[in-house]
Order: sequence, then C-alpha cells, then structure tokens
Amino acid sequence: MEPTVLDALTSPRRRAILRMVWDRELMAGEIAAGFDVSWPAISQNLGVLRRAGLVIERRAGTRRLYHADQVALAPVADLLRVMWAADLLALKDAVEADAGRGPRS
Amino acid sequence: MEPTVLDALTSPRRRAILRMVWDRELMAGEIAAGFDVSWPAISQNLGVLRRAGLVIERRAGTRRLYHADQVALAPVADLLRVMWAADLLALKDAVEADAGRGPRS
DNA sequence: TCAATCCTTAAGCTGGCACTTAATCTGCGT
DNA sequence: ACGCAGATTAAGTGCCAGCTTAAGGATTGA
Repeated sequence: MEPTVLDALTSPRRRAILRMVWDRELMAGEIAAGFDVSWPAISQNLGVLRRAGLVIERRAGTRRLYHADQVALAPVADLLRVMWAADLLALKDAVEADAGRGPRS
Repeated sequence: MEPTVLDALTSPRRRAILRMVWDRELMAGEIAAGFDVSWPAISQNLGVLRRAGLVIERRAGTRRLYHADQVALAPVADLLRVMWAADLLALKDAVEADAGRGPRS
C-alpha cells in the first residue's frame, strides 16, 4: 500500500519536485507555484514522496515545509542524475515535436 | 516515438526479461515460457527493449535470439541492481498481501 | 508450393495513475 | 467565536501502458 522508492521516482513530476527541494526547504505553496497544475496535484505527489521516505515534512504554523532526505536518497543519487538528464531530453523532444506543427525547418 | 532507456526500465516485466538475458542468449519463446502472460505480450516488451537499445536481436532461421547489450547497459547497471532488489521486495509484499486473504497469522 | 513452426504486428480492452474540482482540516489573528 | 490562509483529503474523470485475441510475415523442410 505504501509507495516504494521506485514507485515515487517513476513520475517525472515527482522527480522535478525532488530536485526543487534537493538542497533547500520550501513551502508546499512555493513548490506548487513552480508548476502549472493544481495545488492538490502537487500535494498528492508530495504525499507519495513523503510516504516513500524521500522527503521530510516539517510543520510551521499553518505551513508545511519540505526538503529532500539526503540519507534516504544517497543510494539512488546516481539514478536520479540519469533520470534528470533523460527528463531534459524528453522536454527537448517535446518542444521540437511541438515546433513541428509550425513551419518545417 | 522511440522508447528511451528509462522508458524501458520502468516496467518490472521488462526488467525481469533483461535479467533473463543478462549473460546468455535466449529464444523469444524461451523467454515467453518464463512468464504466465501471452507470447505477444513478451514480444512487445522485447520490442521496447530492442528499440531502446538494451537488447540485441540475432536471427537464426525462424528463431530470434536475444541477449542484453552489456555496453549499453553499463551506465545503468547499478540502477538495475537497485531496481531488482526493489522488485524482490514488491514480490514479497504481494505474497504477504495475498496471504492476508487466508488465515490470519 | 504447401504446410508447419516461430514470432511479430494489428486492433481492441481494461486497470491504474495523475489530474481536476469540491469539501474538509488546522493553526493563527482579531 | 469567527474568519481567513495554507494545505490536505475526497470524489470523479480521462488517458495511457500493458494485456488479450486474431491476423500476418519469415524461414525451413517435404
């Protein structure tokens, strides 16, 4: 029932979130502002990351602050670098495919 | 359109196939016999692995032989070890969840 | 060329996952 | 107590990856 580390990492969105909080602590709202999807969507993804043990939640008043758990992430740090590189390629491909709708080069 | 290395590795089934042909060459039929899904399902997964450049196909008569491309796999070998370990855990959890239907311990 | 074997490709179905909107919760200020 | 801001939880929708069955090559042997 609880999501595994791999479950959490298979989503590009969650990898992007993880990169945002890699070396700093951010409010849920700040994280959500970085994407053009709804707040609840980000909240749900944060929940997956938290239950998988990849991020740590800290409450401060009405706010919830998140940051990557470096210890838990150490074994998959290399994996993440590979995936982030792949994410950039996928983004590049998507942009080019979209440009394909316009004037052909 | 062509599947990426990561696309190929996200599927537990494909990781299992990859492990089968890690250090030996097997016929498509032999691989399919190792799973309780249909032949075409395995063939499709082999196609993904092949287009992603992770396995090499060799034709011998009417047969098609597959084996892992060690060179292409080298950069993600560690990743695979992590994923195979996770696969074992997932299997263990699945078995325990299934046992939960029967008599409680 | 005919049939048989081995395997892939085509077409359609389905479960799961990430998203949406709406409702709810929690802590703070007044 | 009340209202508001910050965020999660609940309920429902749509899409996609992987499966199924059925049809279609490719190669060998008679």
